Amino acid sequence: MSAKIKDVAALAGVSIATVSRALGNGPVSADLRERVEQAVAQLGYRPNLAARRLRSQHSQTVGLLVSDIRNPFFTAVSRAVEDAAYRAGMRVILCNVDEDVKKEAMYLRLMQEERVCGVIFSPTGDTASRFRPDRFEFPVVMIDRAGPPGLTDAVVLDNKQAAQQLVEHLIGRGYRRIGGLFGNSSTTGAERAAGYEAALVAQGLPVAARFVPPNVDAAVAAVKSWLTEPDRPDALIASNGLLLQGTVRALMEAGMSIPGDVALAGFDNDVWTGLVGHGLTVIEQPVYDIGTLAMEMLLSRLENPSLAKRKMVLNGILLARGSTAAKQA
Amino acid sequence: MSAKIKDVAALAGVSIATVSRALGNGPVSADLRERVEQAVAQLGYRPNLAARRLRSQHSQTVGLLVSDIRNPFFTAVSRAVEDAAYRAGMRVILCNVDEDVKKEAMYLRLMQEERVCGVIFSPTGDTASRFRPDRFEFPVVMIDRAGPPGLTDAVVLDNKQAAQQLVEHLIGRGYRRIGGLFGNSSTTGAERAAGYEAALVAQGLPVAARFVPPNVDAAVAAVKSWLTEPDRPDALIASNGLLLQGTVRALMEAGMSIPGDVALAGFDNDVWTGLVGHGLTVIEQPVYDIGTLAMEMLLSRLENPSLAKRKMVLNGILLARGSTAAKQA
DNA sequence: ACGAATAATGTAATCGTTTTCAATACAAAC
DNA sequence: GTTTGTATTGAAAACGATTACATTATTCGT
Repeated sequence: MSAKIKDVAALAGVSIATVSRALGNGPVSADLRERVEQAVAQLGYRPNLAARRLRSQHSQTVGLLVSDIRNPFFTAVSRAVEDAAYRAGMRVILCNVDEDVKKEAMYLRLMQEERVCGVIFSPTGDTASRFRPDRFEFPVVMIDRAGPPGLTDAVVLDNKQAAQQLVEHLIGRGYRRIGGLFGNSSTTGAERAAGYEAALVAQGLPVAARFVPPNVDAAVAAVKSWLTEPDRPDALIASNGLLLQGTVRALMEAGMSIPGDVALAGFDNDVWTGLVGHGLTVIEQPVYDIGTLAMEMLLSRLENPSLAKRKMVLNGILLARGSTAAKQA
Repeated sequence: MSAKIKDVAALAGVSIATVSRALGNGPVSADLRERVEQAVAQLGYRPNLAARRLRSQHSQTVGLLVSDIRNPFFTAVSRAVEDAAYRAGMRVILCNVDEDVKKEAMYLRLMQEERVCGVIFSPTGDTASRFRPDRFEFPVVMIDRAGPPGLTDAVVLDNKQAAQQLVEHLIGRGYRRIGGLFGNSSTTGAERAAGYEAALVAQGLPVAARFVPPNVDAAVAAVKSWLTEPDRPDALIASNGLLLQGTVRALMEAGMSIPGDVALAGFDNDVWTGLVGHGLTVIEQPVYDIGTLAMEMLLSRLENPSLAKRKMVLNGILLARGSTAAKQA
């Protein structure tokens, strides 16, 4: 068994209270502190976090629930959250919800049992709007996806504006039959679809939005069948990095050239998007900022629980690359 | 404050021991169990894990320390570990070491403080061989990278064989000046370099291995400068997915065609590797199996601590794609 | 030189569970 | 009818730390 504080106290010849103070930041004479540290080193003592948390009623831990750990967007955000948490002396429990409502509920319950001091959370499906913050002891900051304003704090992209920008870019490059592929299980997908539609309607162009589960395989299947239909699009946009991957794969397997046969644009500046063909045009999200800001928002909420709920909206930037080169008549 | 077991007991009109038993699997009459469940539901009671762990001396938790969360190899492994842990009624604490020895030490210390029952771990640098399992209370299973046999349990790829296979494939396709780019901070990089070298030496071909930090930017810089040197390679291999990304980027930015100017092959069948050019030739690792087996190995070790240490070696499979098409004379 | 203030230390209560142990009730066996 | 055994249940002792409070030693002002 590992050494306990009692053993350290005995070896150092002091009381356990003194050991506790020496390890924390209580007032201890240099002399005793020295002896305690010696004893700690000699025994390889490590405090038991369960005991510490139970007594101090403070977990120093935040939960981070991401929708899909395979999506580079979320790994980038999680690094930022982790860095920020670490700076603030907190730990992060990273949970992969896997776009599964049951896992989501399970992990939220776990967060309660862990008595985390807060949760950063990208809600699945309509949990975004149905979420009941009052049923949890801890404050929640939503990222990427958010419910109605005032529900919880949130850090999100201006999805509508970004999608609109993307479509306008395609229109400007001469494309007219622009299809949109969106995730069917997040507010993000819906908002991006709205921006897509608005841009097309403004120009009197036809709208063709399709909604699929947000993973690579679903996108491949959807795009493949789409391409066999009459009047196929001359351009496509995909509403996140995974759908974009699937779209590229489907186009390649169908022997289509980009942008010759179909132009392509999407979301998330994942590294590979610069490597495909002449590069894919994407909206780059400020991923690291999103994570950092979410953590800051959570910390300020912990300091001041009575503040009004805040929703921070960030803007993506358009990276125009070869996949949306001007259409050849 | 959230409800405690005492509150549940009071509401149900039973002792706290009975509540504890009703929630666990102790012997409780159907009558009382019903009343307890009602009270739990009514109060929204959730047990305090810190208290439970302190008393039961069992954390039901395993730690997973990955070298770099941005590497899809590790996210795939972590999903497998999580699934397996969940099936076994355990939680996973996922820690991103970020190829940083200090973070690695910090997280190992944290694992001790959390009193995890075991750790799955891809060690950084020469921690693989320097690691002292006896300094930790918990068993360790190393993945991807491993120290000398007998040190700890491990699940790894047959790296030497895989790299050898890759080089032989290139030789078979007509390439002769084959450069190798390897991670400089893992046993994996060294083993793959050894296989690379063995294959070349066997054919009397020149060896040109370079070692860089295992991230995209380092690979970009290394390859760019490499290409400006005289007698540049006609083929390259990259020892993991991130280095492969960087290599592709450097080649593209230098205006080189693949495989026309330089053929390319690497490790890890990340989704994007199928999308670049005519596809990149890679060694596919059984990522999900690696995670699952690591967890199984850990569980069996927990059941039977005295077993001899086991090292499980898996084989990758070569996916030949366009990036290594036969060399044009 | 004395009393008050201040600083360092120790004693013991406490956090919310699980679990040991004793107590009770009731049926079966003699 | 007493004894023995078998379930349930409750009372109370842990688990390993932090921290409120009491105590002692030290310093300082007068």
